[in-house]
Amino acid sequence: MRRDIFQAIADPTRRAIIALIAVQAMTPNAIAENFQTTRQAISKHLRILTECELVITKQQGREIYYTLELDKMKEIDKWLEQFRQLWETRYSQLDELLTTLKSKKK
Amino acid sequence: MRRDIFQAIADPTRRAIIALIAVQAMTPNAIAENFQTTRQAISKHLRILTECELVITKQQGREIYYTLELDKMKEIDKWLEQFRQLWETRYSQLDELLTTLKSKKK
DNA sequence: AATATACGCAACCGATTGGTTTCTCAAAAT
DNA sequence: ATTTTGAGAAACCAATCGGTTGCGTATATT
Repeated sequence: MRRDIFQAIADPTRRAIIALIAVQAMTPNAIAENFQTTRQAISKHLRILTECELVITKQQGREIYYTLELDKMKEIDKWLEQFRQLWETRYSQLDELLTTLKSKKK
Repeated sequence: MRRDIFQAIADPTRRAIIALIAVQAMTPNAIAENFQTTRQAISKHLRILTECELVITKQQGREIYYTLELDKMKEIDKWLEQFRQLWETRYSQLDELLTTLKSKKK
């Protein structure tokens, strides 16, 4: 079980589920209504999302509400950070280059 | 071939490759030296990364240099945007709550 | 000209994935 | 008390994945 966030968000259905429950907590049946697959398939996706802690559950009677764990989403953001730094410095380098070119023109 | 970025970054080896070539363009052999697998395995990963345009190639003699396409990386950032908005508004709501509590204390 | 190197491609293999169907169980509704 | 409903668990299946080995080819080196 290699359950990590990157593997979890690799599936388009799971990304759609994430987007859905980001707005409000939902039950498996309610989620499944938005897709043309069985509830069991959705249930499996939810298990994967729960296992990597991207989603937390709250039982209420016989219904189980699934909520997005935003803090876990931040881990993706954290990973992106190193590249964001790169593309920002590259842009500033481009800026510098343009500035240099302009000043040379004068 | 469902080659999308999210599927591409799902594999830890591919994420490592991305991090490697983010610094500088590299050949398959040079990349493979950093892992304990065969060059062919790395080559396959590079093909996947190329197919979803996360990486571009530049032939130089018999060597092929692989470079990270930062613009494509931004697409992940773009997807995260919707959730970033959520977690920021939630924090500001928390801030508001704290401010309200403080003013009530007075 | 002959050999070595860098690389992509194809065939193959076991493990994993996403999906279905069937079953069970507990909570609600009748 | 019986039936309906919400949901996880298990068994199964085809497709895909990550890896290996072997091969072909173009560029360098000798």
